[in-house]
Amino acid sequence: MTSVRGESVALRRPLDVEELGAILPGRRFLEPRRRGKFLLLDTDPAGSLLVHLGMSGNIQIVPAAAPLRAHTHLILELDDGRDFRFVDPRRFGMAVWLEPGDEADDPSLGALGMESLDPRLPKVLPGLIRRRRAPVKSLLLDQHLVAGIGNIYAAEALWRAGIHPRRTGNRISVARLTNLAATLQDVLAEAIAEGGTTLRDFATPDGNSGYFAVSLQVYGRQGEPCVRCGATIRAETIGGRTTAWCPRCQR
DNA sequence: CCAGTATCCTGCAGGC
DNA sequence: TGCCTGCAGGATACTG
Repeated sequence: MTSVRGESVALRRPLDVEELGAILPGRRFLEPRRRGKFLLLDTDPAGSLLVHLGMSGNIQIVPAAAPLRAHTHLILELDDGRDFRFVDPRRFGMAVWLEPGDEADDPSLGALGMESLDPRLPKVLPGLIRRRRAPVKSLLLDQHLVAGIGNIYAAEALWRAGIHPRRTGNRISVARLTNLAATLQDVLAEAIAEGGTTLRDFATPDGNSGYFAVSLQVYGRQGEPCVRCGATIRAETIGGRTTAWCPRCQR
């Protein structure tokens, strides 16, 4: 890429456009990697742009002449005439530079748990959850235990596994937790295949809503009938996050 | 160490 | 119609 523009702004971690402008020009982007909800954009010479999209963040690869969207914080001009643009209205995201070797002890990456799609998860999850006394819903969202699960998919997986979100980790059998892990991986795989979930108030760059609402069985369905048993879906705050569940078929 | 809460931010929905 | 309030999400600082 050739040059960097933008405005240093307070994101989850400070965006330093000046630093990126001194480092990135002349580098080539390689295959991107993912770790939990973090994106690692590796470059040559070695180093990585660590990106998190928060909840409203968005990466656009568009012709340089494309109209600028509001809250575009960072623009990287690519060699092919297109822009890489990082847009994040709510500023819960980040884009920071990592030197080679900084990855292991980076404050964001260093303590992340096992990948949510790791095939070993069903074996490992019971050991992680059963020693804890917090609600299982909160534990699923803890990125230090398992990396990559968000609020929507935690609710969906618990519904599908028939586990009450307030049930504490130490009161769930190994068998049920093994099943929860496998179920969670099914939910994630299906969501990825459908293009993910976009919140009501945000659309994908190509104009599609990307909204996965059709496939959501409990999230956002409070007051509506459970599609499995017909009981009315409830919602309450658990660990600071709105959580929907079926009071009849989740125990 | 662990559990629980507050905080950052903007856009939208709902109430009046 | 238009203002105002509350809520949503993820990571992390902070409190007990």
